[in-house]
Amino acid sequence: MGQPDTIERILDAAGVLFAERGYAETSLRTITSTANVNLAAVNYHFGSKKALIQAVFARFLNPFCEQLDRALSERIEQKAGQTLTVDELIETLFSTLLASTQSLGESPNQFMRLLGLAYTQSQEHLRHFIIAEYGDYYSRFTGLLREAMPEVQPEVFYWRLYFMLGASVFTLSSFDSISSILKADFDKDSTVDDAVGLLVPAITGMLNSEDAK
Amino acid sequence: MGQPDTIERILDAAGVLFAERGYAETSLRTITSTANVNLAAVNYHFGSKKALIQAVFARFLNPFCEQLDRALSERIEQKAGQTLTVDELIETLFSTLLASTQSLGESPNQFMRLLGLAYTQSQEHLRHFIIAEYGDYYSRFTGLLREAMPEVQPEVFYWRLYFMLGASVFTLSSFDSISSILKADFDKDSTVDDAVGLLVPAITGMLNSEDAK
DNA sequence: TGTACATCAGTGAACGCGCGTTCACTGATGTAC
DNA sequence: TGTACATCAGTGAACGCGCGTTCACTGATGTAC
Repeated sequence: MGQPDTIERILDAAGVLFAERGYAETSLRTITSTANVNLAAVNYHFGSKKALIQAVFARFLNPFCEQLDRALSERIEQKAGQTLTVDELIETLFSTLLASTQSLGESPNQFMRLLGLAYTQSQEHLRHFIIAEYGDYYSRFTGLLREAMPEVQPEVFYWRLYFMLGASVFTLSSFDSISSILKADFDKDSTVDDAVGLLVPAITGMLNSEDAK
Repeated sequence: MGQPDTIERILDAAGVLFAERGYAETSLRTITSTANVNLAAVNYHFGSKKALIQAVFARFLNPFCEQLDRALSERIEQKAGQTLTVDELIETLFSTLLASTQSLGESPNQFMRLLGLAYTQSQEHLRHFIIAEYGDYYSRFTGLLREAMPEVQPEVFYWRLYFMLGASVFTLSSFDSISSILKADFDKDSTVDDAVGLLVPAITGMLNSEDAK
């Protein structure tokens, strides 16, 4: 191929196609023909399909985690000593998500779909890769969130973390379907920013809700 | 095969295996050898793999939807005229989920995994099947929930429905992983009932949370 | 400046494999007359 | 009661197909002497 950047073109095509159909359901033939690249190029540059999946992930997660880390540090510096509130943490998390995907020229729902698929499809290698590479960033955020809500019981806190993760990943990864239903029922056009704008207060409300019984 | 109920044995094996690995990742050969049944039996009894997937779903969703319908009617009768509250509706939904899966001898997380996979894997036929067969039950529940929170803006209501769906499906379908993390970190054993017990107030809190800005 | 060699991106064709589905067939049971 | 036929659950083997991966190869560029 005469065009530049075979590797980038493969990653672009793979990101879109994996998010659309899932990892197992997307063949290397589909990826390479979309990218206008030879079939053997994936194995040449990445080594295997699994390694390609991880590379697609790294391209999203690296900038996101770094930006989140910086944003958290800045916020902490601003408050000089005081711990961050739940609202501030959730706000920071989602505005970083929007900003980092925007700066990549991608949509947050593509990123969220990939993340959701990593959990639901049987991609053990991918979950291990994510935990190994990005576990520290995850721990930092959840540690700060824990400090912001120390009155909550440990197990309650843990489960609510997953309720939050589920609500975010599921809704943003299904953004296209949900927004087209909204369009049909109310003739309302909605952007990912709108959805995130509704998600942030809902999650904060969920995290802070009274533990019944 | 001499053993009775080839059809039931296929459905049992398929339910477990689909929930474990996903639809595309589970081959008919794996299903039929687990069920101790001839490979051709699936196509003989169900017609195709797609039809088998739908049959697995119907076996869960039919009793669940019927029980939910009855439970809602009973509650309404008890209150004679008064509309049901958000708490009551969410309570009814999840206690029906626990009861209906228990009476099938299955766990709610298997059911939730199947449901989650229906959304995340590219199973258009399955989503169409679910909407066509169970759309009325879904509409009844969401209609009652809407009546219980009329002060909330229509789009806000719609998005929060999906936040609820996401939190439930994601957490319950990942129940095994989450509870094993809890076991490792806090040496706490937890049951699905515990998780649902924490989910109900969290969702109620989320639905009722103030809409910031 | 010229030549020999190494490196490396990229290629075309083929590899074996597991997949869902099909098909001709068997054997037991039920039904009609 | 006996015979002919229909029905139906189940089977074993094969079908074509698309998959990820491999391999020998090309051709351009860089490097050493």
